[in-house]
Amino acid sequence: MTATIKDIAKRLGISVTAVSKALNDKDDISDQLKIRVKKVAEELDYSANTIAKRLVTNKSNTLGVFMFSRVSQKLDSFVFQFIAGILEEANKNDYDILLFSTDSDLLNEKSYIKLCKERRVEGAVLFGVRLDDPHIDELKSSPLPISIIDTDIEGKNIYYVSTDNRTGVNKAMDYLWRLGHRRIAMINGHEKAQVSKFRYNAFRQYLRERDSFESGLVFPGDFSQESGYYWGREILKMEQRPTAVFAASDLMALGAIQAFKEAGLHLPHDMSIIGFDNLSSSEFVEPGLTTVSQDGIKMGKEAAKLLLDRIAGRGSEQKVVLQPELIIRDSCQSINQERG
Amino acid sequence: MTATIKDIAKRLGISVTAVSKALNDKDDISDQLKIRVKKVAEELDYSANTIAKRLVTNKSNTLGVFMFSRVSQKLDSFVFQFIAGILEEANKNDYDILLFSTDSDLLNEKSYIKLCKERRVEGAVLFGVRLDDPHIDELKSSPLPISIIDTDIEGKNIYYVSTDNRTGVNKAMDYLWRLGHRRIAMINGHEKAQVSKFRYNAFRQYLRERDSFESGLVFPGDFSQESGYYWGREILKMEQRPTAVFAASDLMALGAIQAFKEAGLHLPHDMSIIGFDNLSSSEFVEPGLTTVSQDGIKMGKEAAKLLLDRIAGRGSEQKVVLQPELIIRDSCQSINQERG
DNA sequence: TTGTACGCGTTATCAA
DNA sequence: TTGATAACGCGTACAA
Repeated sequence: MTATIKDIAKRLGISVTAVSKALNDKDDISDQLKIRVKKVAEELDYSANTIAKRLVTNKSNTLGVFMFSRVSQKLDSFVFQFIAGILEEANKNDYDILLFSTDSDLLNEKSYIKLCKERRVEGAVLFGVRLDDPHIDELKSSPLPISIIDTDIEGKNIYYVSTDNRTGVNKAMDYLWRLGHRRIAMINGHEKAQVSKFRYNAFRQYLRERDSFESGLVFPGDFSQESGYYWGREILKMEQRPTAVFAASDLMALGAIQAFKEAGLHLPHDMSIIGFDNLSSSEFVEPGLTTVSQDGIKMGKEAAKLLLDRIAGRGSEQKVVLQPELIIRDSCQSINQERG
Repeated sequence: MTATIKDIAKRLGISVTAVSKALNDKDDISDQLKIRVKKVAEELDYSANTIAKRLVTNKSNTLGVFMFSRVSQKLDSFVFQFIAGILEEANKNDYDILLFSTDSDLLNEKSYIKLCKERRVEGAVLFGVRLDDPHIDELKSSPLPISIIDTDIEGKNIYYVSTDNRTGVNKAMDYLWRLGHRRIAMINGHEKAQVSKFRYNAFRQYLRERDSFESGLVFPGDFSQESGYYWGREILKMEQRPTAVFAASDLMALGAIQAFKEAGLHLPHDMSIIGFDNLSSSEFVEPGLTTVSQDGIKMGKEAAKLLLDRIAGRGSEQKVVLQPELIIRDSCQSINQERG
């Protein structure tokens, strides 16, 4: 259909080798020939066949990215920031991004690795990996470099990018603690997410060190708005309510706020609440949600960078942990303060 | 590195042809051989080389998707719903998705078309195309089937998916009109977006038919929260304020709400406001934002479907226009109503 | 500086 | 039912 280097060669009466070299600006070919070749290429509307190129060079220049549908349900979720970051970094380095979702039937039969291998992808980025994922063992021994966001798995070729969850939790807790809160509840993410464990451990340790940990104040959410709403209502039923709630995701914080408002609570006077993620919705909810902010785009970039460095043989870290920031808005109040 | 059909052939002492046929379950090969071949393939950890396959079959099984960085700035924007929809539809049909961003330097030299051609992509989905995009003429005459979301460009191989903007605007306006609003302002998106024109035209026509159009009440925003905020403040300065504001995006509505609240207005009593998109933030802002909802995932799916049908030679529509829905929350009030 | 010859891994054609 | 051979479009030793 479209012109090949053969066509160009024929047209000029030269060899395909010369054409190939000219097109790739090799230095063992005359500038004159280069010009002539490029001119004809233009005339013929020649377009290099990446597929052939990749076959012969045995290099796909491609990174795979897996997007889990269950995590994309709530669409203003973080995943898209990851993708934007990965994409930017990859394209900048002349790499293609092959995007896969895992709700298609594909992944039921084929593992990520298999999908990647068949396409000769040079590296892959995963996120939303659950601790009970059946492919984890396969990942650990992957010959392919893989960046996993937010799940720290040991493996020779496994790279890890995350936010420092402990620091994030500590910042949130310090803030609440200084405001005078002692009975602080936690609505955690689901237990199949490693970050849930990290955040819970940090939460518990923080309060234990201050003799204030109560296991009865920890509730098993699942990151979703609905679970935040549910546990918000449950908290309202308690005889001895906590004075503050730390939610392991903004979505849950938002759900809890909804429950509290419905019940007629005045926020933040009647309840302080703090989230995790800094979704854009946190800015609009009333009161503005104080939250631990993660830089999703940066995380995506780092995940790609780790892979790209490794592929290029540049030495690089195996783990990158970014520092979170506490975004203070209006959802928390000093415990003895009058209603504003 | 990894095993090829040659290795399998050698191991079994048969031809590569037989191996290829066996692996692809062709019916001119014995079941016995198939079993033996597959067993060895497993042993050798064989993985088909998609690249070679694509070269010889001259079929890439790939769709390109272009994500414009300028639109991804606000990350809970719509684009991601598009992507999720496209991805699901494509993967379901055994197609790969190649994702490109346009903030890399890539697109400065190379057009979408060129990028697509080189990779032998079979079709592409674009969104965020501006009316002044320098590549539009190239698009019109594209030999490659292209689905464009929200920008209707004529071309033999151009497909179009959008939401019925006129109906959306009419639904919003009907709602405001029935609430008694007559002086209705519009904060529009930027003029390089075709939907801005469509929404403006519908808005103007609606009011003209009722002898209520005032060009002085139309403000040129750019879809962003900031521009909504800016025009919200400007509206406050007016001697004769409108009683309602129709914003061409939720982000702008959210920005305007922010401005109104800062000025001490009580919403919706002092000002009714209605948006467009139904971002998740609209649910959390107070008062809940009444808005025209678009189904981004469906739009993405349709865009992919159009391409896939065309590629497969199945006859299909060239344009798909989805119906929007009015999501009524609490940001609008009857004009003479007491404060609730 | 240019060209010849081969190979990348696979499918397809045709003959055995 | 199986196999030999060519071909897809390109890059690269190596020779000229």
